[in-house]
Amino acid sequence: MNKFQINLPKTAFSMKANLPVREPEFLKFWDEINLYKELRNSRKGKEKFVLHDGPPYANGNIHMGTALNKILKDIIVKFHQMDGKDSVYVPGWDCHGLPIEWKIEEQYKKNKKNKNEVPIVEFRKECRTFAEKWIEVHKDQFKRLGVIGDWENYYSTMSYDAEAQIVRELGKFLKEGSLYRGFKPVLWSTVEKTALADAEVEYQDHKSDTIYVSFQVKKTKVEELKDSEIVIWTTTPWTIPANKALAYNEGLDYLLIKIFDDGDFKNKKIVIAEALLESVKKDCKIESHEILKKIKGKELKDTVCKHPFFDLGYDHDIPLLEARFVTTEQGTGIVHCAPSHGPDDFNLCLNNGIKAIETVDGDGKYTKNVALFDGIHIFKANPLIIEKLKEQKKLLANGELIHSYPHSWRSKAPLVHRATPQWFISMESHKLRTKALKAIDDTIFYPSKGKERLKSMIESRPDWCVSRQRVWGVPLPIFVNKKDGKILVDDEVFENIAQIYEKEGSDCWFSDDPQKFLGNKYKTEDYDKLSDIVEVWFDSGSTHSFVLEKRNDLKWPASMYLEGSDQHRGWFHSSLLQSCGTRGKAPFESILSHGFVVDGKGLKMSKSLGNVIAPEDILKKYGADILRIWVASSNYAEDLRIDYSILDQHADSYRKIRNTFRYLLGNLNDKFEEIDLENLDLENLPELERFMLNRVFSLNERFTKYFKNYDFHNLYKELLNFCTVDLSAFYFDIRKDTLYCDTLNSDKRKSCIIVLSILLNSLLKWFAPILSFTTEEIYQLVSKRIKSIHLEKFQDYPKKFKDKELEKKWSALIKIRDICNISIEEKRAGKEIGSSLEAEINVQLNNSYKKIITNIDLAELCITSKAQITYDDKVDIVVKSKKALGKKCPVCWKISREPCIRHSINA
RNA sequence: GGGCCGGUAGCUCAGUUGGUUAGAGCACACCCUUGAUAAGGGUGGGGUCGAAAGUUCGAGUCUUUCUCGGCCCA
Repeated sequence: MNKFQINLPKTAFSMKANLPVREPEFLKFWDEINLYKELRNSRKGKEKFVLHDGPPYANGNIHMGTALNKILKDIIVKFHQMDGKDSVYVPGWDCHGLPIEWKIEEQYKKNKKNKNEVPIVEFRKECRTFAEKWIEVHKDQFKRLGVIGDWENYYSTMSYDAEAQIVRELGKFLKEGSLYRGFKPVLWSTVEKTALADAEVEYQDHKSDTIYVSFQVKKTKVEELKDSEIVIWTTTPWTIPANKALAYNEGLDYLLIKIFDDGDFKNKKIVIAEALLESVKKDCKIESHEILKKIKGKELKDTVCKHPFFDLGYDHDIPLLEARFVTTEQGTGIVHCAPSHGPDDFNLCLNNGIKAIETVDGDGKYTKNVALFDGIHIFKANPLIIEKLKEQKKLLANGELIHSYPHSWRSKAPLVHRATPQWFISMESHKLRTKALKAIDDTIFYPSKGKERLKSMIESRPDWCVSRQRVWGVPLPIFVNKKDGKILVDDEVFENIAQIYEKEGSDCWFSDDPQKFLGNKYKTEDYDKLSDIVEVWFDSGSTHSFVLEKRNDLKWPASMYLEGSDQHRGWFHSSLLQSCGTRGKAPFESILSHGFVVDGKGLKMSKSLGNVIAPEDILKKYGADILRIWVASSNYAEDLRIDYSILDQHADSYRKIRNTFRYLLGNLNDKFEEIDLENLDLENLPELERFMLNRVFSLNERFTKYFKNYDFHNLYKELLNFCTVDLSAFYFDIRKDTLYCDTLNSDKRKSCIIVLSILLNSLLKWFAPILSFTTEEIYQLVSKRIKSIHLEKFQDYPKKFKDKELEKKWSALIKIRDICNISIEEKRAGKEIGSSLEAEINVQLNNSYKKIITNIDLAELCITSKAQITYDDKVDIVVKSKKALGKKCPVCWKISREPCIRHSINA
């Protein structure tokens, strides 16, 4: 046709990503080059960024929440690595605890094996094997997400090292004296005969007996209250024998009323909260009464009552105590307190010098401490108590109530609060609370609202109960002297135990001669060895001690802890307390918390709703990079919505990004050369190229700002918008003419190629932490510089790229271009023209634009064949378009009356 | 039930100390292109800012109540 050759894009980078198939190939590649080791070597001696992994529980397949958590961690770790730091990530697992015990017990049940006949050590070995199995499963699932870490040298809370260090950590609390033994109501299952952790409790509807009980006033400062009765309401009649106090709220108003109805309370005076008068009247069928007096809550101070069973031997004083937790939601506005059977009761009584005692044994039977009812099971006691109350004329009314009540998540049996001997870490004795609050102040929270959340929890939490009557965990290293009941506190013993565990694990605590742990200094026969284990939050709260401190590749404190927002009460919380107790400081410099994964409508994912999406489904359908985009583009400060339509949308964005790369690669013919930005001569570049470099520079500034704030959804949006708005619809579209139709040695084309190279390099690095697989695919195609994109560093852009004047000028030019497009669109809609190259534009501009337009080719900018500019101060910008006249150049498709300047044979 | 957090176009998100007609990208519709082609370009429609009341000359933004959702606790 003619001698002019057109330079069409050519690349091996396919448009179709096929991520589900291709991604595993890169996993293999990273494995082959030992990417993790390379990463470490590449940043030897550099400042460390340590994101300390919160250990997931080694049980069951991962879900969306876990995937979100790991991807977010990986994105952050990769950002810091590319920022030049030695960004180390050591994954870990939480292994001890009840859920695994249950799994093993379930297997026993299936095989008709009795747990009690299996030696503890054997049972524990099975738990260990179970956890090991799931660690391996998790590992593969996490790796598949593109998460890079030290998978070979992961940590676990059941490793011998960990178990040994946990003993040492407990030893510190023992030595300090902040670990003490007390009686305390804990949630207890009389079926499983064990205390339950909060996480092991589920709330279900339960039918309870309700009673209105009167307590006769024994002593009071209010004259009218003498010989009156204070009335309480409770849903646990069986706790009445354990009653030690009554609680009122000084902010409430109370009424003294006289009852005239026939019955046990005829002509008696009772006290209830004013706000609850109507409901009490209704429940107790009070038809005839008189209000004698209104009493301020404050006036109830120093009132003392008699127990309803006073005449039957319950002759202790029942003081009225002020408590904020008393409300007018239900009942009478006075609350019955049994310190052995409720946490609020316990704390209130404790503050007033009333101790909890053991009133109910592990089976649920009253102990000898309970007169009249000794040996009776509490679940059978309600009718007896009610009968006795009637007998004593202390029962106003009784009924039934269906309400939300704690149950064991395994046996589904209702739970009770029961005072049991437990081991506690005091929040006050050694100022743990104060230290922890100070440590929170020294920590940076992302988002900042996390700070208040953690703070308010620490402010109000009770002492930390660290003992559990279970099997699968680290044994509490405690010996109690048989004679004086004193706890054995001796560093040598703790260290001895720790060293034994380091060699053989903690199983031996249950099987071997206690003398082995006591050493030569003490005699077995003088001591009782505890068989409690440490609650698992202490395990995971101690990870900083056996991971961060023990490994040379890490640092203490960690740069960041990152978990779901529920961990304010979990791992953030326990780590903070553990570390403040043993080291006086938090084990983290910053905390990032993310919301929960919910469905497209914002509802919690649940099997019954059928809205559960598993990571595996997404990986199969879309691939990990799409999931990673979902993570990066979502605002983790709130809950994160996901469904297939949302993923489809991100898959579309991915395609846009992928095609942006494809355009770059195609025009570079997969030949990438690193441009020396410092020595790049900007003066010789066309203005459009300089404008684009300016854009790159300012985008990078925003990119850095967003990254430093872990503001990924805005960062991703910027990058995506850059691809669509600045590149695809603007720069790429305009420069197609130059790239395709100019000769290979044209200066303009060469300039464009330089900018394309810079763009490719920039985009690869900007996107690498998010699109870990796709950027590697491209990197392997074009660069042989180093082994992996993830070993690269973010680009520094020279200040000279920044050009405010140019930015201002081209913003105005883009405004003109937009108006040109509207004008062209009119002609297109009128079927006068098709492509913009068929148009000729006539642009009327205010003289004020003269300065910016002089050296600008508006036809090139608007991709038309011709542009004419006139000036008129009566207008701002007015554009008229018409069909361009002349012949279409077969090469560049521009229409002109004259032969094409570039592509006529004579040119 | 209590505490905390949140509700801005179909979707993901912006929206400064209250101040013009509430923005962006995607999706959608229509058109163009067929030399980024299971791509690309252009134009356009779309929001009683969860609801109501209040403060104010003026409220997406401040206050209260309600509602829906999430987390934690009971």
